[in-house]
Amino acid sequence: MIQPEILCQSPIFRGISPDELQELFRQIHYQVKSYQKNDLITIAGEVCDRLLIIQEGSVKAEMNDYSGKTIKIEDMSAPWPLATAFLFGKENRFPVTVSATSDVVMVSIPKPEFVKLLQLNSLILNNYLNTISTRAQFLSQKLKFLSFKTIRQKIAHYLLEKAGERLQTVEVPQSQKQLAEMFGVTRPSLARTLGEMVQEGLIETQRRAIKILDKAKMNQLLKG
Amino acid sequence: MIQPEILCQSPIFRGISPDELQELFRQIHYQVKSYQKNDLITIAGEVCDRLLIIQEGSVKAEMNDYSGKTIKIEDMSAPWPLATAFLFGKENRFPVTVSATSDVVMVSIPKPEFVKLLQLNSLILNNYLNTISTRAQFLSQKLKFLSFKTIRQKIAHYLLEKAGERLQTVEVPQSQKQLAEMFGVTRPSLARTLGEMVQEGLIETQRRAIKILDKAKMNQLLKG
DNA sequence: TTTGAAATGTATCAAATGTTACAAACAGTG
DNA sequence: CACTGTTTGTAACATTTGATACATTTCAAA
Repeated sequence: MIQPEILCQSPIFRGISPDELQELFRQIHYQVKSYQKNDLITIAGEVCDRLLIIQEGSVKAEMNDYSGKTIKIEDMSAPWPLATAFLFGKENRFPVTVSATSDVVMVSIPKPEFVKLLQLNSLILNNYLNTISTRAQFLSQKLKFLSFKTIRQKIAHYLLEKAGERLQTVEVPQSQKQLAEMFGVTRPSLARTLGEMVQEGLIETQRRAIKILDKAKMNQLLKG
Repeated sequence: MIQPEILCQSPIFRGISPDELQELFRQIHYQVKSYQKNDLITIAGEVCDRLLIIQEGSVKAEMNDYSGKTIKIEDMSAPWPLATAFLFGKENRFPVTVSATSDVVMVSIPKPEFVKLLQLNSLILNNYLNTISTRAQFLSQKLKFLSFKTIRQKIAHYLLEKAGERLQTVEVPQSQKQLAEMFGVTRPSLARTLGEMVQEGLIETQRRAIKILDKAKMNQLLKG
């Protein structure tokens, strides 16, 4: 049995009232499945032809590398939808193996039924489009970030992005260690490069605050 | 005036007959705008509240860096849709400035009208969902690829991906130069690393064919 | 076959970054 | 205050890659 009060908090059904959701679900076919802890929910490579939403409990996603070993990717819990980017698109297979990390109840909506749902209710349609679009935007941003090769460029991009048009002083909310991880570099390398940039008069650092002294030169770095 | 024969070749209207498309467009509001060469079509930062489809001619997308200089991003021509990932999602602004590189006719469909279209016709809905999902998958793949740091890892990942479970010999359809570009490294560096891997007995190369000799060690490389 | 352009293999050197290690500065706690 | 763990600055050295140059091979057109 579905629980509309929970499902309507899912990003896909956000804004729908529980009653309305109940009514919508009456118009489509779907399944509610229970899993016990450690049960497999999807297997990597399996065709993804239905939308899965966690109604209760939590799951983990793991990926198999080429030798068959598993690497943990992500944890998710109710009321989150699974693999929204793989229901449509060219590659219709789950990229990950999902298994229950607690007792779990999943709502499973076959793709054609979900399409029906999208056409019945424009809010759901908008929500779903927003979900995958936001994901695409997020990935695009991340990709742009990785496209900067040198550490200097990454720092410059990060600071200019944060600073925007106006401010010159940027509050860095992360430790150097976290920042380095985000940049995909080691902590000492980041510190060294920051140090060099200070010496060259590009920036000033004070603990968590970084002041941009020469915006023009910083921009220059990103051209390369 | 829209030209259904052209528009139905757009990824969004693929599979729709020209007549059907004509009929669908009768049910919504839209605009057809003409631009002359070098006219601005969208400006980076502008709110993206309508779907734009090139009906005639070609455009270029440019991005402003922080200092205001422009960098060319992409060329597109009829019948391609613009910025499909930015019509929905959190960030509803064009990331790029688009200008005409020839005389151009654009079809402009306001977002609410496009949503109507999606609800009227499930093929269009599927097409659009496929478009953005495929894009998300593409970005995701690319990101995964970039997550491998060393050239050895990139080669290993590429080869194991291509080889799958079965084959040991991989046909490389690209030249070293193209491959290097795809990996984001220089051509001599790629050749050097390939050479090293041959010497270590990991692979054998014969022109465009690469034979994987030691899958276990290749996998090892990806663990890091 | 000859020829020339493109693709490939290889070498050398410089630059960027990783690795490791350690010291100094800071923040919280008893 | 003294103590302790975390964050930050810095150094020495190793590794990886980029840049550049040039020789060799391949392949297709004349």
